[in-house]
Amino acid sequence: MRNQGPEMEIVHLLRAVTVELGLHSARFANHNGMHPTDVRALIELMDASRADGEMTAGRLGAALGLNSAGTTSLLDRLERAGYVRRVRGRQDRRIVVVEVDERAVELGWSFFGPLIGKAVEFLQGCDEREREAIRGFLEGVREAAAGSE
Amino acid sequence: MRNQGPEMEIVHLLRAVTVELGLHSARFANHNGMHPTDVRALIELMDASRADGEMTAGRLGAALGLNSAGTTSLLDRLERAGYVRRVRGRQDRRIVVVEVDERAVELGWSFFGPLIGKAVEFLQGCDEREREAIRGFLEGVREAAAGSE
DNA sequence: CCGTATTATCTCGCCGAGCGAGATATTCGA
DNA sequence: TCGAATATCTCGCTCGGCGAGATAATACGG
Repeated sequence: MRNQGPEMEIVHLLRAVTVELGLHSARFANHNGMHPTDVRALIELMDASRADGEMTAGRLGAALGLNSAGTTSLLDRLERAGYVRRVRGRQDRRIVVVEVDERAVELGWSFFGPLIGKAVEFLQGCDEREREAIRGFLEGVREAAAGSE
Repeated sequence: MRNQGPEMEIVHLLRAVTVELGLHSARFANHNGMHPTDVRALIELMDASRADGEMTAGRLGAALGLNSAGTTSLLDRLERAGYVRRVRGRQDRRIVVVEVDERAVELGWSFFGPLIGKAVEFLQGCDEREREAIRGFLEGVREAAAGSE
C-alpha cells in the first residue's frame, strides 16, 4: 500500500463517514418510501432556502446531475408525496420555483437533527484552534474534490 | 432556523464535503462508463483487501445494501469490464470470492490519489492535538450516523 | 413592434439497475 | 443419510433517469 502513516487513518475515517452518512440517508429514504435522489433533492432545497433563497426546477436538476426529464419526474414524485409545491415565477413565468412544505422540513429534522446535535455537541467541547483545524481540513478536502472538475 | 452558531458552519461544511465527494465519484464513474454503485463496490473491495482480506459476493452486496439478484448483476458488470474476477472458495465451494484486478486499483489511484494526497498534505501540517480533534470529530459523526440503525 | 433565437420546463418512448420469487449447488447437523 | 440452512444465480418485472423533441414564455435585432 502506498502510504500507511497516521494521516491515512484519518483519510480512511473520512471515507467511512461519507459511507455511513450515505447509509443513514438511505434508511431515511426507506422509512419514508423515498429514493436516494429524493432525499438529496430535499437536502439541496432546504440548504438553498437557508442560503440562496429561491430554488428553481432547473437549478435543482443541475445540482443533482439530472437532465430536464429526470428533474420533472423527480418533482412529480416529491409533489405527489406532498413534500414540495411548484410555483410559477412571477416576473418570468417560464421558471418553476420549488417550495418545500413545512412537513418535509420537520421530517428532515426529526431524522437528521439528532445527528447534527451530536456533532454540534462535540464541536462545543473544542477550543477555537481545534475547530479551526477541523474547518480547514474539511475546506481543503472540499476544494480538492471540487477542483478536479 | 434552529441554530446558527459557529458549530453549524462546520456541520454544513461536512455536508458540502460529502456532496462534493459524491459528485467527484460520479465524474469518475462517467469517465469510465460505470455507475455510482460500481464505484462504491470497487472502493469497498479495495478497502476490504487493505483490512479484512477476502471479500465474498454476499458480504459485498450487504455492504452496498443490494439483494442477491442485484449483487449478481453488479458482479456481472464489473467482471465484464474486467475490473474483478470471480473465484470459487476453496473449502466452501458455495461462496464466490471477488478479486480486484490490478488495473482497477491503478485506475482508482489515478483518480482519487491526488485528492488523498492533498488531504495528507494538510494533515502533515497539523500538530498532534489538531489531528486528534479532526479524528475525534469524524469518529463521533460516524458513530452517531451508524448508531441510529 | 414583429419575427426569430433563446431559455425553462414538460411529454413520450426507451434502457437498464435493482427487486421479489424461486431455482440450484453446496455444506452442516441430527 | 437426509432434510435444513446457506451462498449464489436466473427470470420477470418495476420504475428512475436519459435522449429527443414539443410547448410556452422571454429577449433582442431590425
